[in-house]
Amino acid sequence: MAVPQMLPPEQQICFALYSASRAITGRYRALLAPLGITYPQYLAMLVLWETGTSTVSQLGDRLHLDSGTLSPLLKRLESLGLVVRGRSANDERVVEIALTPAGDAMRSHAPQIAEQICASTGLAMPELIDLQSQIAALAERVRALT
Amino acid sequence: MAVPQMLPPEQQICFALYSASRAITGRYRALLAPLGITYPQYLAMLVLWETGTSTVSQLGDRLHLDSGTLSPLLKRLESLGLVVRGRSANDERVVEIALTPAGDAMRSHAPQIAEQICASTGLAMPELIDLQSQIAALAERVRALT
DNA sequence: CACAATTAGGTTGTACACAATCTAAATGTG
DNA sequence: CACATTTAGATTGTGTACAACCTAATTGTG
Repeated sequence: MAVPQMLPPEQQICFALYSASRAITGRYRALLAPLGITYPQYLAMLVLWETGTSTVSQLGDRLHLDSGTLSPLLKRLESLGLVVRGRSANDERVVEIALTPAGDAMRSHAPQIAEQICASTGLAMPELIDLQSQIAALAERVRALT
Repeated sequence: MAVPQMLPPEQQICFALYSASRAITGRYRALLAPLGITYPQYLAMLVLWETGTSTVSQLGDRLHLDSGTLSPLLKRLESLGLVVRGRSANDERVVEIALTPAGDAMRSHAPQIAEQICASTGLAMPELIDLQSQIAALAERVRALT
């Protein structure tokens, strides 16, 4: 039972996603507290650790977030001294985000955080990979509808 | 690949959950707009449609939300005329939430909403049920750690 | 019964999310 | 080149989430 009629929230997949997402974010809260950043901020850092630099809209494409969310978030990362923001020389509309040395240095904490999160799911690697791809595919299908 | 080292967000299960949850909530936004309520408000209504009446903390236990989230949310449902709030006679600390006739009547929209959401996942019932239970179990294990 | 401890909700402050709107800077067309 | 259109970000307003704190009501213990 996970469908039509009227099911209690506990048996609906949307509530499972909503509630699992909040539970994991809570886990990150504890792990990221020493770094002084939040989970969405950490996601932005993950992209920057991979790309070195990124525009606001490239970040938005990766994380599926709009400027209304990213602008203030990136300002906070800037005030923490982890990134710098600057208008592109080619196109004054574009804002480039780049890592500071402090932001780059924070990268070294990532592996242990990922490891702890994986451990807290209680799943072994193969199951984790399988579940990740099923959920990512679902998200992709739902997003495709808009 | 869905784990330690430093993976891009797209390959991490936490980002899949976070992003799938937001995608589905966006879907609900469109479906619930005619009713004038949000997805978290709809979750509270689902519980009330099942139980008829509930205290704030019972609702919190079901949805894993605290009073800091529920108090303003329930006030909005009250100002929409969907529920009424009142202190319990037995224990003045307890606030009972009950459906109004309008709130009860809204129940009839639930089945089609659930059906549309299920359809938008692109999954058939068996897969949906299977995925739901895997994600719910994961959330339970993560919550058990606190 | 007195009183410390607990419990139920509410409030405050911070940080997302996202719709809607705004501004400035490109871009495209005649 | 002039000008309507598009595009990139920022801003505003509403609604979650959640930590931290507050108050009032109840409970447990001596």
